[in-house]
Amino acid sequence: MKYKEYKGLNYAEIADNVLDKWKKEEIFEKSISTREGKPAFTFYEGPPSANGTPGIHHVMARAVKDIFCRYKTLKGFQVKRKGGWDTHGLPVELQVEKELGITKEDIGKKISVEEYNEKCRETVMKFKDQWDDLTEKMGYWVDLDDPYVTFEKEYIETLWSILKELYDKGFLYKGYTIQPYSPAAGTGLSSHELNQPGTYRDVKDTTVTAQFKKKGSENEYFLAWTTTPWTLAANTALAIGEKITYIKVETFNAYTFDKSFVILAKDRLASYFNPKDTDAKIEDYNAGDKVIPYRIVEEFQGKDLVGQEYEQLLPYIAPDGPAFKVIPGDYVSTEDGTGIVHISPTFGADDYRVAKQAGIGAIMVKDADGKDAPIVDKRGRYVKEISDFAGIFVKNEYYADGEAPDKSLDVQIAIKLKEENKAFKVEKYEHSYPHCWRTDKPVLYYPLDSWFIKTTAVKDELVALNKTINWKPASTGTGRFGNWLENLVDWNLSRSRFWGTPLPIWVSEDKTEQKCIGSIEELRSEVSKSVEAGFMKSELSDDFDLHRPYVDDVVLVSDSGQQMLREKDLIDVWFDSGAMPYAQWHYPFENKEIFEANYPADFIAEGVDQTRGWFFTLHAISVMLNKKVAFKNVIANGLVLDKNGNKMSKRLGNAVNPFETLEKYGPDATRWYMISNANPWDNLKFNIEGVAEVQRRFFGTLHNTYSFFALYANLDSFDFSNSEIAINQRTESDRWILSKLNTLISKVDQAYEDYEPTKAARLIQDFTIDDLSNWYVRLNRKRFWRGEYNEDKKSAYQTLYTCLMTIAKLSSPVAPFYMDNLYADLNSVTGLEKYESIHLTDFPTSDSSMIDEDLEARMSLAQNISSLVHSLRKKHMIKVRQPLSKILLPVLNKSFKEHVTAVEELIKSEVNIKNIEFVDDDSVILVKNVKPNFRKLGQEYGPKMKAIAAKINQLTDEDIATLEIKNNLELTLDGDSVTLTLEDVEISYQDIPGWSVATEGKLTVALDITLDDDLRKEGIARDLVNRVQNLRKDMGLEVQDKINIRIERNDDLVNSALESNKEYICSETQALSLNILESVADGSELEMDEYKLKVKIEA
RNA sequence: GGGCUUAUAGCUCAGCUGGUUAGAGCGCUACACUGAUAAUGUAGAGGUCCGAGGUUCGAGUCCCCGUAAGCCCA
Repeated sequence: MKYKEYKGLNYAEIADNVLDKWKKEEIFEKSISTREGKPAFTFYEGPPSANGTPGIHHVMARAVKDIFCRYKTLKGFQVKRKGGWDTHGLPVELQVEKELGITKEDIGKKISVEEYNEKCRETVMKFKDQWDDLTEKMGYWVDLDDPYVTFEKEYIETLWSILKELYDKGFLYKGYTIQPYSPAAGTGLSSHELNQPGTYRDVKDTTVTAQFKKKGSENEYFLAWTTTPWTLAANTALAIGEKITYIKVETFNAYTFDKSFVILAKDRLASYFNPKDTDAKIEDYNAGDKVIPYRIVEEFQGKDLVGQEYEQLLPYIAPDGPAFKVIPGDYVSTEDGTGIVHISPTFGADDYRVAKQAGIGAIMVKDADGKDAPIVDKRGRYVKEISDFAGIFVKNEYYADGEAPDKSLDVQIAIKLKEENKAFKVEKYEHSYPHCWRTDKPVLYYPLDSWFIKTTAVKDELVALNKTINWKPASTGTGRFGNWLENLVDWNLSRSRFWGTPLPIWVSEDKTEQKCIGSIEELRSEVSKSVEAGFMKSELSDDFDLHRPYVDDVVLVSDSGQQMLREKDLIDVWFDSGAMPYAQWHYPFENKEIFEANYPADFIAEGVDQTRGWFFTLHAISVMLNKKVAFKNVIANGLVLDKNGNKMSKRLGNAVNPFETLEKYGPDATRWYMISNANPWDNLKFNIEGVAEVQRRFFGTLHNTYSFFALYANLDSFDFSNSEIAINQRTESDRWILSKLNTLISKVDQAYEDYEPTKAARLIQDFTIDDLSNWYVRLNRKRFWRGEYNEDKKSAYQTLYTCLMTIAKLSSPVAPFYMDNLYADLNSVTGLEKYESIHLTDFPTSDSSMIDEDLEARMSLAQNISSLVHSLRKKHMIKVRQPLSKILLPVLNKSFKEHVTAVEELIKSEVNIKNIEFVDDDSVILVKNVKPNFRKLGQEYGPKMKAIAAKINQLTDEDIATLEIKNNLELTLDGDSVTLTLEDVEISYQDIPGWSVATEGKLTVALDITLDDDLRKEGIARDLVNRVQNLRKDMGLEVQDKINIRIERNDDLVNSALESNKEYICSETQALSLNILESVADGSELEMDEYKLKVKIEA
């Protein structure tokens, strides 16, 4: 049996073959079944929506997921991963609307809800095939055969059971929220409707800076600006920025000329007062003067204003709670207005939020049904309680053509405020304001009924439990997510749409009775009661669809015998996905054991954009139901941008097609690039050239190393059948690479354990390229291709085999196809392992007894010395092929000599020198250089350090000698004396006069560049070997083919070089004979540096 | 407007608890090496470490204020 040798290499083809094998041999299934009975590692799949095509960013997100599931499998866990599909919600509905060319209003009219939802059900799985294809091709292992689907009856039933549990716990309530509302159309507008082009238009409104009189003061006012004066009657608070600086200004009212003190943000002073007026004297002011003087009399921070009270501006209606206080508002700025914001909780979402946080009530009236209502009715008119303006539309645009009054409500209010000394400034102001896209009339922000989940009730638990979650990166957990939890508001669950999970709440006609249904069984029995009561004609059918419109037709009967209708709302789709830990198993109706064994999740990963989406809903539902986290570790990955850092979009044409990339570069290089290039949580600038580079550099090098191994292992029939050679029998370099390898294992293991895949990939890559390929293999080449199949050679094979095998295993989570292939290539010959796939093996364990830090230090020394010698050779244009007699190394310390001696042979062969000589410390020929040890001196002397450092740089050779011998030296500076010890300085050897010297850090190397005839001859011989090897290659000879060499006589030096190195030349070139002849007529002319040789080679 | 992230060579990224000459790979230039060869080595060019201020003997690193880009939310 031979190791497979590759001619060309097609990574995509390898992946295809491996994929076939996985399918045929059911490797994925086995990776789970062979771990039966082992501890579970639970992963939750965040369900994608298949109504769009997958992009390259999905490859990234899923690679991250896949890596840790594969890693944990190798670590002996059983990792079940159920796939899933997110199927409800607005994106699907919008797509269907677009495809059908209809709008929301047409649903139920032009098309029945039934047909519409049927269309949604089809559309949502439109690209499932492409998704499945991508999943397979990129090597993402997830169970696609039995996924959870959020529109399925069982899934919805679990959702209902959860909703009921929340309902029973009192977490579900109906309240209102401020939403964009079109009085003209009589409907709320969704955020996407507001995002349509043309919605925002510039309009000119009458704006008022109102004076809110500070409670208990004579004439002191808070100034607040509004572009919607009609909301002033609903004012219940003033918001300030806690970090903003405010001032109190003494001045006069421009309309009443009354003296007043007004409070506003310091930064806004210039907008309200003309700096030219600053010279005017308050005392000189007369009512009616054009120039109004002002004077700053006090300054304070916003936080000092919090809690101060003021008098109601327009006292038509009493507030329904505490009101008329200064409260903090996180969104208050000094961009415009006064830096004090008027708050009307019924007409602004921010207003509502900050008022609620501060415990401030609203101005409400009772409507016809006796329910709380705002001071503007649903058609946009002031209610009757606003006696002066009852029935007036708040915007002139709401009147029918020609009926609008000359003075809009805003103007009328402005006049009233001016007259009552409540307006500081009234002016027209142009700004952009949203309009209803159907009626073209301005939108109001208006309180509308919604169902809420009272997440604020469990805020403390949400915050506390979040701190137990391991977030990658941590800042997303503490910052983005943590801060947000701190400012949590209740979860608005209602959606007025058609395709989604219906809210299972039925309400009686008089609104006093409610039922929340928690299962199909319960619904069935309630329907039975309803049939009995005569509200329903028939029992619930077995194949009843829980979606609209069917569920809307279900009429129930209340305990007191009233008819009950379902609340029309659907629930937020994020509830669907957030409930997947339970609903994917149809818990609690089925699979109790499976659920319990797989909750909470050990690991989840999604894009950072899911922070307030899936991450939150998972967390919230879990905490509310079980007071537990839903996941213990989470990676929030960043975006995939194009190579210039722009967002990818199909419209701009810069989106990368994942299928083309996988096709061209194969999944392994694609995944490796994505993981190794940047941390998953940083945005990835996807550059296809980077994938090519990874392929060339990492996979190319690894493959070359394998090919090298395979070539010679095949020649020697190495199959690892001999027992493993003891570590102490192996060479220095074998032990070195194995030491490095075991260090690598533990570091990579730790990196995966810490959810740091980038770190893991980079460690593996550096080891493979630098340590294994560029050092170990390069240095040990000859052991593989020269000499008999002895213990040393076996040791080399075994060492390299172990390295390759270990790299394959360590890398397999990231590059699952290629590494499985490599595993098979290696293992099929040796048969050391019984597994069918690398993904069924165990993760390598680091053997700390193999780690020899001393050895690693020695080798590092050898590398540095070699590098310095190379640079010296370069400097003098002496090629490595030309042997040189010796190098000199100044001895740095005791262990230095031992270390170098241990790796002496390596250095000598690497840089082609005959001897290494050491120069002792006290030798006179060394020129010493001394540098301050800043770290030590800084700690010791602090501020004096600079002066001391300057002194040290001026030390003479005698001073250094004194310091070295006595280990102390007195320095005087500014009268003080300081005693230096050897620890305070770093001594290095700068130069050796008469030698060619190179220095790096403390290490210094001197190279003897004199050549004698013997060295020259050897150089010539080596040159010849090189040329002959090239000729052999040109002739297409195999490594083991024998040749005969004839050479035409040349000058004496050359002839004698050939004669004296004949044996060497022959063994290197597999030559049976080397003959120097007077003439070789048919020979080829070989150009050497100083000679030309005529040579003929015969096989 | 708020929260969070990022900013270091032409490009992609390292840079640990502050230590004085800021690194790697790719790319570019030159030279060398070559039984792994679509590799490899050495050297060179290339940096106001986004900007301003502060702390410190010393700041890419710590603090503060900005700028730009991105994401989420208003």
